[in-house]
Parts: sequence; structure tokens; C-alpha cells
Amino acid sequence: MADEERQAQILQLIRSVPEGFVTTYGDLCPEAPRLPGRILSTTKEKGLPWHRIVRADGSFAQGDRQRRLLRKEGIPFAGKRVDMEVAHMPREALLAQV
DNA sequence: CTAATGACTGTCT
DNA sequence: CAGACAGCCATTA
Repeated sequence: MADEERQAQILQLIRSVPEGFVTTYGDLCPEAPRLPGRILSTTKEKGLPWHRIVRADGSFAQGDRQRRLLRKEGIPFAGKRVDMEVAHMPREALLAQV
């Protein structure tokens, strides 16, 4: 049952990311960054701001499709990647919201 | 049960 | 700055 708990926790964190900000896979699950990724690729949950989940270095996994959504939400860019200095929402901040 | 894979990450070349 | 490696967890073959 711990697995579902972990997944539910991750989903909740994803939902709590405010518009205009982004978070990383590592923040959603420091122990296994691949988990959030797998969940996002397999889950059928709707309305998830999956585009706000980016890599630790500010690059994103879904290429153009994601880039456009991010830009549309007014997320600051640093060249070709997301400006983490400004738009990054740390794990602690997400936990604090809940 | 073992091996391979994936929306990852930090460290080393 | 870009590419290669090894670690990490759960799913799939």
C-alpha cells in the first residue's frame, strides 16, 4: 500500500504547483526521480499540470509541446531552458502548501 | 527469477 | 558545454 501512498503524494504535489512556476522530478520524489516520470506517462489522471514538471537543469522532457505550454503560462525562460532561478518551486514549498 | 527500459540525477570526461 | 556512467524505483518481457 505504500506504493499507492507514494503515488498519491506525488500526484498531489504536482497539482499544488502554482501557475507560472515549475518543479522537478527530483523534488516530487528525491529517492526515485524516474517514478514521477513513469506516473505522468502512465496515469490517466486529468487536469494535471504535467508541463510544469521539468528536469533539474531546467530542460523539459516533452520538447516543443511542453515548451509552448510553459511559455503560455508566463514561465520565465533562460535561453532554451526554464529559468529555474525564478520559476523553480522547491519541494519544501510544495509540502508547505499542503 | 533475471534482464531491460523509462517524462531522472549527480559526477566525471 | 556536451556526452558517458552508474545509481534509483517500479513496470514489463
